[in-house]
Amino acid sequence: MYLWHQYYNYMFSLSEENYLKSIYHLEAIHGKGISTNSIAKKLETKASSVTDMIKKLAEKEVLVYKKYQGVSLTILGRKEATTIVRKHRLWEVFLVDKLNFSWDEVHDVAEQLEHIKSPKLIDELDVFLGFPKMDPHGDPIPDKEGNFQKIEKRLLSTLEEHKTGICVGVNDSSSDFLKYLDKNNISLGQKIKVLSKESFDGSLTILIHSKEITISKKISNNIYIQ
Amino acid sequence: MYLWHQYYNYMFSLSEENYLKSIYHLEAIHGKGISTNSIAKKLETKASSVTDMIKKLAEKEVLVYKKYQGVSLTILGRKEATTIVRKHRLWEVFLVDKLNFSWDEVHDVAEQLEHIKSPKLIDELDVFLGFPKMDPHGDPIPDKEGNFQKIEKRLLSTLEEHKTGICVGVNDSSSDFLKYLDKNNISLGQKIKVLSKESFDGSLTILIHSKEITISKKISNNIYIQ
DNA sequence: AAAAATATTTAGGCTTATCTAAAAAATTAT
DNA sequence: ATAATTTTTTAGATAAGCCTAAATATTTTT
Repeated sequence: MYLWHQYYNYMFSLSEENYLKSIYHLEAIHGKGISTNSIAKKLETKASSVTDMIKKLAEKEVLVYKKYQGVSLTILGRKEATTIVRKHRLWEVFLVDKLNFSWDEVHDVAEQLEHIKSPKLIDELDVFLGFPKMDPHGDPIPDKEGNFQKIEKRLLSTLEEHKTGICVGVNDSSSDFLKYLDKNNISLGQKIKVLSKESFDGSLTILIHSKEITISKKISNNIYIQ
Repeated sequence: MYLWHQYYNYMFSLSEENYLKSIYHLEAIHGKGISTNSIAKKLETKASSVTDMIKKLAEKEVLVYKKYQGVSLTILGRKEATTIVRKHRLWEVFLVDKLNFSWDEVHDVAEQLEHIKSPKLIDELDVFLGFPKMDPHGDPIPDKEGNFQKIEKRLLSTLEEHKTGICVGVNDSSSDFLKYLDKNNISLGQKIKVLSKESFDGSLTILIHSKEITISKKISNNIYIQ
């Protein structure tokens, strides 16, 4: 039986929620007017499937859609997406703080947990965890009202030679990337100094934990510093 | 060993898991050979849908099915079902012990949480909760290997006049029933004495918390005592 | 501005899990 | 043992969410 009979305000399927979340994340980067193709790429699906789904979501008034012109979330859609993000990040904190998960293990499980429908569950979890402001990857956790602090941060790849920054987040939460960081002792709160920058390929030689290592542009493009 | 075998429990859909769980619970009451109709009733679906699904589950070798003869879980099917029950009950303990849920609020949320797929999650949750043996309704929680202690218990409705028992479980975890129990101060561990039994309708007058109350047969049929 | 390339939508199908209605088998009653 | 009833299965339909292939619209290149 359908759950939204009980929780009228939670009337989205798992698939619809994933679309909303993806569009939300894309809007955070590219602003309004998200293309069909970019959504398809993000969700690893086909553009035709995206067209089908955005028509449905437009009817539910969580986004605005005009043929060939991309989509934008409405206030309602953004609220819904923010709730999903809130759930995802709170569950990640739970897994790391309470269940001994490492930061590279939480993403896939949180992808499932974020779809659990119970307003009480998520708000009590927030209380239980002590109202955390950040998830294990340094991303902000929206509060009950959907507000969160946007922290100052820039990509490590934009830091000038001889300057120092503190790692405050990552741009990729995949297990592979995070394991790479672990292997190289790069973690949140860590001081990183750029010793030199290779102009040909953008690779950086950095000082971390009093050790020199060289990282590719792809890596430095996925590390946020402050 | 093949990879899929290690994660064999990953290959069931939410719907398949619900069928397995229902058949498991029905077998606990009625033994092997569960009828199509009883499964349909339990899952609030149609017999024809059940026939379709049990054919599919038989192909996956989690149950044995012969036309017109009902179904029985295989070892594999029982193991899978036990895992789902383990997850359901551990999540219920989590909700009550850590998130301030009352015992009448946990069932629906646990119905969702039990389908989250992550072996590490459930075993770490077990550790975090201190390896609980019982859920908030007095039902035993299977351990990692699927073993659990079957506790001695009988229905309150079978207790003779003037005898006393201790409430150790309930046979219905619906919010309505549990709220009724709360209202009448009936909870796990509570001493209950049967003062008199009405032979016409089976209703009982019981002494609980030094107070006399009368409960219907339907109620006493859903309370387990020891 | 026309041609080429790219992006998006439409049309038609597939799969899963459900349903209703009808047929078939099993059980119960007479 | 036959008729009536109940249970179960089959047949065919539906909806969600995805797919491929083809058509159409938009953008870029020349």
